[in-house]
Amino acid sequence: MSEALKLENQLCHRFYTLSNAFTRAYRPLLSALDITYPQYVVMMALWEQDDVTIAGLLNKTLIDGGAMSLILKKLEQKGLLTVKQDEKDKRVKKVLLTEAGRAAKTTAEAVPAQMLCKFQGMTADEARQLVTLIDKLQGCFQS
Amino acid sequence: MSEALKLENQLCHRFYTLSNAFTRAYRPLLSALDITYPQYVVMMALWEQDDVTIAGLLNKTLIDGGAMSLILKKLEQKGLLTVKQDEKDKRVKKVLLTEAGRAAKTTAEAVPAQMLCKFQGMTADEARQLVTLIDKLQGCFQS
DNA sequence: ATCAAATACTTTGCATGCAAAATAAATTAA
DNA sequence: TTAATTTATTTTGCATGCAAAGTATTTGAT
Repeated sequence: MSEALKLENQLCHRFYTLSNAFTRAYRPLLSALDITYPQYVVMMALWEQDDVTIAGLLNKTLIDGGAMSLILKKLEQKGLLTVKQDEKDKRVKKVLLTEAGRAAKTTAEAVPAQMLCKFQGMTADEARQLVTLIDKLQGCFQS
Repeated sequence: MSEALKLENQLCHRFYTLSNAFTRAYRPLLSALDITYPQYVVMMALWEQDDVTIAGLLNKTLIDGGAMSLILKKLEQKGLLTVKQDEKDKRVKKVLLTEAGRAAKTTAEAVPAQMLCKFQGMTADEARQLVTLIDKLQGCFQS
């Protein structure tokens, strides 16, 4: 049969599989924070830069807009952030970390190291190469 | 701030982002077949090997079991496959392509080439390296 | 100044993904 | 043989992801 349709030849399926594997792998590591992986992504973005617009968060995280609305509500319910309307432009909302949200960062500091433990099979150099190649692939989608 | 929690340093976020990008990119290419990306994955598996158990499909595609139940129902509704109970072991179900399901493969043959068009930015060698590194990473999750 | 077009978000409907519980049937143990 | 366990698949409840429609505001053009 033609090779082009074989599942094992699909780059897409590798990304599909690994993306899901990451989500599953993060779950136990994030249970202490009581957040999901996409929620963790939003928190990482906010720990880097607070007081940003929702559009800014969408740009940085590349999370779906509809999903972001729900995620922000969940994180607000959990008391990790607040959302306030912008004074000048009432269409805009700004997202701010609460004290608990900032404090959660300390707990989160342990997460990356725990995840890295799983990757003993790869050298740091291989990981760098992988990142470089993925970023190149990413570039293909923007153009 | 510490680098470990920066979003741009997360391998997971690259997989998350690219996996979603693939799904979006496939949608227009799959519209002729009127199936979603996960459904396409199941069809690719079946075009390789027909008359397999659901467990076999789960192993090959790594799709979630609960999702697979729904996907198979959808594909059955679309007339692309049928599901029959095994004679010997009534717990087991076998999935079979219909005539339409086999015929759909011809339409699908055009899909991989169309997707590859988007990756002109990468050389074939870079793509091979990427696959090798991803498979190495994949190995980290199994152990 | 007023109406159309653009912006920033939210909501909706559908399709998964995940974990855990539920079913049904076959196998094993006592 | 009967009960406990394992296996194959489905169902359930929750959390996104995607596309498209809907809202509220603001900006722009006439």
